[in-house]
Amino acid sequence: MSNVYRIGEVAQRTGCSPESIRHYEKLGLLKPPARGEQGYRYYSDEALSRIGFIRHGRELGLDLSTIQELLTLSDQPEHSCAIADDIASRHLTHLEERIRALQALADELRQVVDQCRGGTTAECRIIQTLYEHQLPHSKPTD
Amino acid sequence: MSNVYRIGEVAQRTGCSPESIRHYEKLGLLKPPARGEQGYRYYSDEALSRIGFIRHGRELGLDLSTIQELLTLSDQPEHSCAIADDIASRHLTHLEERIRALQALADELRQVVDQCRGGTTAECRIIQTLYEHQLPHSKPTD
DNA sequence: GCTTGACCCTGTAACGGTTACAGGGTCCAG
DNA sequence: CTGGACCCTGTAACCGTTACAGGGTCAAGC
Repeated sequence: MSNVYRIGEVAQRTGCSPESIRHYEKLGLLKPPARGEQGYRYYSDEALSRIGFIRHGRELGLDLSTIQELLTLSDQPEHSCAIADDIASRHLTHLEERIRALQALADELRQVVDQCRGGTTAECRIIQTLYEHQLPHSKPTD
Repeated sequence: MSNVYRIGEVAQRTGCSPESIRHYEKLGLLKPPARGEQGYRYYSDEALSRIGFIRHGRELGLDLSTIQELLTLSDQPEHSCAIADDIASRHLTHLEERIRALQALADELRQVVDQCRGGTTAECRIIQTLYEHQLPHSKPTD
């Protein structure tokens, strides 16, 4: 109980690189941890779970400022969770839109690839398509 | 015929910003265009379609170095289009993987959002999940 | 003792692609 | 002859992560 970890061990346990952890601290997602005499950062179990929180948020595709918001909310346990719900729902909608967009691209690309029958680049449907085809205006993705 | 455009008009016609066009030139995707006495860039119809090519590639989610490859290929009309086919197929696979990953995230998130029944953040399933839940190790996306 | 290697520190720059500046020149219409 | 639209260059920001450089600290093994 009341364990203490150096940044490397935290990195191993959370799957966050030490660089990322220091980065989160600089951005204010983590409060500056205790320091040993040599200046080493020492983390508590609590800090560890906070870093886990950030990591899971990133895995879900949330950006750091959104995660920051969620952390602030979770620091106010009596606060309504409506905002968290809203953030998650919005992100879900965003994901679904993104999936649809990528699906459209993949379909597009599948068609083009299917039309390619080998031969020279001059005859290549893939390259011709890039020159000719006007896609409905979408933002570049990926 | 043999039209000539300044960068702003090219931007309008291709949907690329002037900054991007200059950027592509700096990266070597476009060869330096003719210049007027004042130093203005003047583009031909050919350059215009090349920029369109880049734009469509970006819309399909290709990165600039891949587009560079494809442009080089298209400059060699007698060359086999097998490489172009390969690039497109690979990208398609990549897209499909990405879609699957995002689908998994969306499903995950949908579950969590569905479990949220309002109340305080202390009870909030969304926040709890971020603290507790170990997602199978995926790379952060988006 | 003294070296080796693993770990930590700070600060800075790169990645990719785009956007937004600053500080300047050119051109046409009113 | 002045205002505004356009162009030029170069630099920095955005986002999150990674990779440096240049240094300090500590333990194990000789």
